[in-house]
Amino acid sequence: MDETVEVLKKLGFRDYEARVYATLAMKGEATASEIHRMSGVPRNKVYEVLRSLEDKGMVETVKSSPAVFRAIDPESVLEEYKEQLVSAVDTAIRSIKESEDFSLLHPVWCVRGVAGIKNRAKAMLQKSEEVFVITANRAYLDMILKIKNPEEITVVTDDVKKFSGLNIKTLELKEEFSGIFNDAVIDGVRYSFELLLISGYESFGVYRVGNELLGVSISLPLIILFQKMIFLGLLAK
Amino acid sequence: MDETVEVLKKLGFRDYEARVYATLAMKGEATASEIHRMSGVPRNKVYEVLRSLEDKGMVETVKSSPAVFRAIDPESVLEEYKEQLVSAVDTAIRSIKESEDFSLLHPVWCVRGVAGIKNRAKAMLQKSEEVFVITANRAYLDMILKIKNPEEITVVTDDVKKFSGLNIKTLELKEEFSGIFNDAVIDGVRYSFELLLISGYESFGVYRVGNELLGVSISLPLIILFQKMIFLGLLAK
DNA sequence: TCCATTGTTACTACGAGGGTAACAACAAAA
DNA sequence: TTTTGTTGTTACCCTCGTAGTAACAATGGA
Repeated sequence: MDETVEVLKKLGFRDYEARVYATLAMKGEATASEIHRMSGVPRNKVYEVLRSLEDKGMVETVKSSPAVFRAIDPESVLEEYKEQLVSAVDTAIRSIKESEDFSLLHPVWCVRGVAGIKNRAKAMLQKSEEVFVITANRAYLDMILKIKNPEEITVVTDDVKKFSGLNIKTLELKEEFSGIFNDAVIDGVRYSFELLLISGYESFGVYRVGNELLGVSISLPLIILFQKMIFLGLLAK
Repeated sequence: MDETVEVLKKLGFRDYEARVYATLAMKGEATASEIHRMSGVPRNKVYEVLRSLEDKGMVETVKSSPAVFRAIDPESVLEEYKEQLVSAVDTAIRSIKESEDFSLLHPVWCVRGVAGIKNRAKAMLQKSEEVFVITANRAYLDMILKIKNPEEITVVTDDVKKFSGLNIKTLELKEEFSGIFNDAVIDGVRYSFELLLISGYESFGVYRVGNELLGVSISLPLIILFQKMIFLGLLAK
């Protein structure tokens, strides 16, 4: 019940609407008072909410005394609702694409917060072929593997044992460079290196600054140089 | 542009959010002032909205002077958003089904408004086999044909010529009964018959009362009787 | 130096949604 | 018949999020 309400709210239902509709959909049919008791929505508000749900085509009524209400086939109504949302998204994507007007594209970008970093990384991984992953943290690799095939990945890390059994190319850093994974504290703020993705001309690094995650994307020929550096300098046999 | 904004709002974006995001997605990247000029959102609000979009993982920044903003791959972000909505709907349907507890089912139900009538009719048509359609209006039949096959439909009407060329069984009402399609005015309110669906034990009628559409669903053995009546009395050879 | 732009903060106005109280209409029970 | 409880409706308050406006320090180029 509570879960249903939460999900409905995610779909744009108001609190009262979600509670009334969930109750009605589960019980099949009910009077206003029953809905009030089961959902906790104030009794007088129930009528108001039911009218609104009726306008949206989700509830039908029998005008008796007391009036009885019923959710119109929840499955088909919600499916229809889903279709509308899907087509809305598709319309949005299409109309954005139509009027796209990319001018100069800045080669350096910062992304704040987890959500943005995930999106950014996903977008980069999807359009890239081969990718280098530099990290000391296995968790990041597991996320990457949801998007890319193992054979497209090369992992560079401090200890290859962490990534064994994955059928992935792994390279180990020389000892003198493995310190890049250690925390640094500057002016009381803790900085740590989390992850670096490199593909083609693009790199995307994730760092922890204090309590926040920061993503930095750099698209420059420089990247190729960095790749070479990795091979020439940082790696142990 | 305007269309994009409208669609985004349907997906839960606020007005300012939609306008800023649409602008940014179309232009690729822009400064706050450019966004302000193109979207009409107050310049100082642009910063606020951009931060909110950043938190949602849809915008990235380069901290220069002036700062430049960019929409993170709109297609993949919106696709992801769509997936979330779809899975939310599926969860809702599942958890409603799990806790369904249908008790006595009332045999008479009223549905107000176009949306509800559509949903109701759709639900009925989907679970029915053969169906009788009584109407004088071709438009309703076209909608029904989106859901049901022609061979499952029998149309009863005042003038079979309206429904020619559709490969559907048609029956014509005797002249003395064809008046049921005419408007009636009672106490200044206009009543008219629009559509009647009959299948098995269930009937669903649509009427116009004043300016509103009213749907009435009746699930009673009586319905079979009505069907017989149609055959015995109302029809012309 | 001056002036335009940038980024920030504070504040007002408004409406939607949540929440409470009260009341007439009605129906069943005493 | 009166009483009592329920039903459906109306009116109101409060809060919060969003739209919209004003003002100001910081920045940076001319």
